[in-house]
Amino acid sequence: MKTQEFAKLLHQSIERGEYRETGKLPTEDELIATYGVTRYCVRGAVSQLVSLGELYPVQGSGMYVRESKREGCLSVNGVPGLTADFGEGRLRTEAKSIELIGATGDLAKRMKCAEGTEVYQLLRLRYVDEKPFDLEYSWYLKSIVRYMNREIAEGSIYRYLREDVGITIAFSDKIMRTEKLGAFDAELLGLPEGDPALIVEDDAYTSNCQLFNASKNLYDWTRAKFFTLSQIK
Amino acid sequence: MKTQEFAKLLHQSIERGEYRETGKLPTEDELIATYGVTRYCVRGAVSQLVSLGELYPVQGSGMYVRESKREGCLSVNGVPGLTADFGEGRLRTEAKSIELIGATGDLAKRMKCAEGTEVYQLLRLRYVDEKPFDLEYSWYLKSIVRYMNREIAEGSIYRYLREDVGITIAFSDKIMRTEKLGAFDAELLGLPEGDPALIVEDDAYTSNCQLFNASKNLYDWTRAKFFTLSQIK
DNA sequence: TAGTGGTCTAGACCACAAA
DNA sequence: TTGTGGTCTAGACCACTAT
Repeated sequence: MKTQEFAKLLHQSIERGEYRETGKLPTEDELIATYGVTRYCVRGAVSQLVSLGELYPVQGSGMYVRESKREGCLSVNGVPGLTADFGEGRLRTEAKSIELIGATGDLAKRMKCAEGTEVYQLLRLRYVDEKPFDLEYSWYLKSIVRYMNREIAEGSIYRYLREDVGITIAFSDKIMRTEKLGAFDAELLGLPEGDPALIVEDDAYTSNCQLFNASKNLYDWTRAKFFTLSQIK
Repeated sequence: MKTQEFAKLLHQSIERGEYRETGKLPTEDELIATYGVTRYCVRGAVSQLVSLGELYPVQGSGMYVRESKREGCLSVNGVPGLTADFGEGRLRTEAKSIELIGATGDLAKRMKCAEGTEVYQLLRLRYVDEKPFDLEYSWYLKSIVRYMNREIAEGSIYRYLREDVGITIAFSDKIMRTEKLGAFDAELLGLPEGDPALIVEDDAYTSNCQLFNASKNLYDWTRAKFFTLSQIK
């Protein structure tokens, strides 16, 4: 875990403003000497911070600290869930409904399971600063999630899964698009019917690549924006 | 360049369906032996395909080929520009205006240049299958781009930059959000005023990290959707 | 020409999955 | 227990930047 630790260390140093004067990190060789790590470790850590948009390396010149435009944006990549973006202080979740259903048709197909497989179906309304921010339709495979109730659904489901069930999400596919809000969804979000909704459809996989969670999120278009960095090789 | 070459080779093998029977790649050691490459090379290539969503490695088990839901989606990461997503066959670009202006106020700030710096300002309407798909407001630093005319603007600007000017884009920041279409933009896109627009604001950087291109794209919300994969470490 | 990041080698050992 | 991917070492050499 040296690489992860070192990535964290670098990240914290950057956040503390340690390199603000020069705008660049020490050289690879200096980092190797200072922290007693190997080149492999430095490169792994740096490439993580690069993909988070915190650093950009210029061959022959140095590794520069970036000030990106992430403030106020949700991150498309990285750790999923609003909790990661806002923390629990500004966030409140209302579970509108929790049902255990049998997957059929499109849902079974999307979740890659047999018809009739037990699935928890949730409808949650998430508030940021006490204003509706995101309406989430979501489905969880019971065989993986085991159990679901209001208390869990109104907390951070991913934290529950990680800490109590022992599942970690490894990656997720996302599709982003726009729809017009229907009457029901608009009412819940406190927006006029026909207003835009920023839609994110998310399929989440465990580390052995089993899909365990699908969701459709409708974000308040006046407040939600997403940041992502694309690197070209 | 061994890693890049090997990534390309693997990508093509996957696309040809070479591993369809088992659904998984040969083991690392087999790849090393078969292609005479090193573990370093294999791992580099694999991690590229993983971040494109083509593969997922499971420790202790193997590297599995994924069938993802990218079809019909634009890619958020990877090579920018509609040309990469649709090819030139289905795509047509109409340059509505090309002006050389002096950057002021917000534009100068966004492009991190002095007030009055020369900037090409473009308005382009891009058609896919002869229907308006994307209205693009974009700005290019003249000091980097050198020259711009209708012919270039109606082709692939990035290809012009790469092949004729010798600039390659290294990465770009993107912000995705939604707005309601104003009358002018709606008219050009052939949509009703007040309809949603899927907005992507893009800041593109050269490999020495100079911002050279900013743009605001308004996509036809009925047709555009974006795919991205998020990996959690 | 010196400094710096990028690529690569040839291994060793660890952690997890499947049998 | 064996096979597999993950992490790591300790270097060498290359490509690009800045002077």
